[in-house]
Amino acid sequence: MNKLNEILQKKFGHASFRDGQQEIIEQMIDGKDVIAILPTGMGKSLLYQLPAYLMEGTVIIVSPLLSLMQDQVEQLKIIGEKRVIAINSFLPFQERELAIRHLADFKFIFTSPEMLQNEQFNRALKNLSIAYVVADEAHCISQWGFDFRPDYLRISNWLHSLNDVNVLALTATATKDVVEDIKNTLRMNNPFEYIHSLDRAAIAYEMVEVENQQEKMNWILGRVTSTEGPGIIYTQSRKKTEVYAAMLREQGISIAYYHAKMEQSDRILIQQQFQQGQLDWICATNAFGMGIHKDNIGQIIHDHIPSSVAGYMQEVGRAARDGKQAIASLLYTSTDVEHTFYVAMQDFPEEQDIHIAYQPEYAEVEQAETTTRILAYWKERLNEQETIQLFKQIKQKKWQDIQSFYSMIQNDTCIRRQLLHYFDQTLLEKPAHCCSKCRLDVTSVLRKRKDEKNNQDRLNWKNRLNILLPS
DNA sequence: CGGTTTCCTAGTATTAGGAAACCGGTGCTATACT
Repeated sequence: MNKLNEILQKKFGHASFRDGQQEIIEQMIDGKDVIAILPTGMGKSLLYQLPAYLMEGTVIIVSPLLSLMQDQVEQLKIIGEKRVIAINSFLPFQERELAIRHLADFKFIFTSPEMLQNEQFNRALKNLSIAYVVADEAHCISQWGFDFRPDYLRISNWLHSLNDVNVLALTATATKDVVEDIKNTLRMNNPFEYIHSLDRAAIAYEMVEVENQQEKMNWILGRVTSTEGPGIIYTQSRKKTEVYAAMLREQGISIAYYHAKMEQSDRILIQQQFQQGQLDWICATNAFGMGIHKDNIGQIIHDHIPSSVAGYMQEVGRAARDGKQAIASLLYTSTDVEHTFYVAMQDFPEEQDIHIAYQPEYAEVEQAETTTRILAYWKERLNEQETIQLFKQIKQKKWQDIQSFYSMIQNDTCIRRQLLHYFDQTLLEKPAHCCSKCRLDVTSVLRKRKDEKNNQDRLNWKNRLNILLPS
């Protein structure tokens, strides 16, 4: 038995590798940069965890969310790894100081892109032997770096200051453009690319045009009260998550709402309840979903045009991880495109904001916090005209992203085929239940889903009874 | 930009109709204050 398989079995308790895992790990051990695009639930964490045990030094994992870091720290502790820590604002100040003074004691350090800019932390990192750096959910670099969280772009200089250690980028969805952004920002040198098919054959796509907002509400009411969960309803405003949830709760549905303006502790609680099956439905903004562990999600409902095909893929990709029949439904009206664009643009720096940012008395001007931070980043790198040009381009691209989703649902081509095409992938085999462009029989999809779920429930009960009453 | 809600007015019945106001996603960290 080779070394990799031995560690896989002894340390991680798996009999064999899944698609691509061994290849990727071997490349990393050989000292190559790797970019791996594979669906959630395909064993991404193993890719950065396993090679750590065959290499000298510490692994630094850059992660977008505090909750994700917490979660992954716990996962490692479960398999008996004690040399693991998340260095972020959640860690009490004195503990952080202590940890930074003893970085070499850790095998895995999780942190945020923002924290990488912390001087004290950086000084300590420069004296640390680093095995490799991992960018988890690497599409965030492209999705957030330019106009939301500039520290994602600062990773570039940070890596340079570490003499360009090896990098592993992990994500579930990335278009060619996003891959380019990732490679550039992470200064990847001729990386090994592993790209798994993004198609989930078990998801049927249903696109429904309606007349107005009221119809969306009625549709959701009808669907959720007459079919099986668990499911996620994605909407575009925080208020609406609460309104829908209240409406469905009144009908006896087990549902909670979720959005970014909630207390962090409530968010964690709701996510856990959903994962453990105590809640059937979540009604959420796009704040919900990253890092969720649940393989039996059967329905994803959108009540709007999403702001990009990539974003939509991430959201529907949370369904059918168990391979059982699922359905993704999207409700839209002809005016949704403008609305989505407006929502995407509301904190976006306009020409006037940029102009102001370049004035000497800028310090006294009040701007949205995000705008100030973003412009501070670009001000260090570009002149006024260049920044204005850049943001025109970004705005243009955001408009195109929304448009490409809208044109996808308006033409006659298969949705599944188009979704994959957007990621430069081709559809190999079309499932029986495909999409509304392929004569989708929604009733039989829902029936199949119900049957599969009932079978599963029966099985679960049987297993439980067997444990309680061994024969 | 578009929808929904609130407000105003006319003019007397309590309400119709239209204008105006309001509202709309994503997260980190540092710091001050409870």
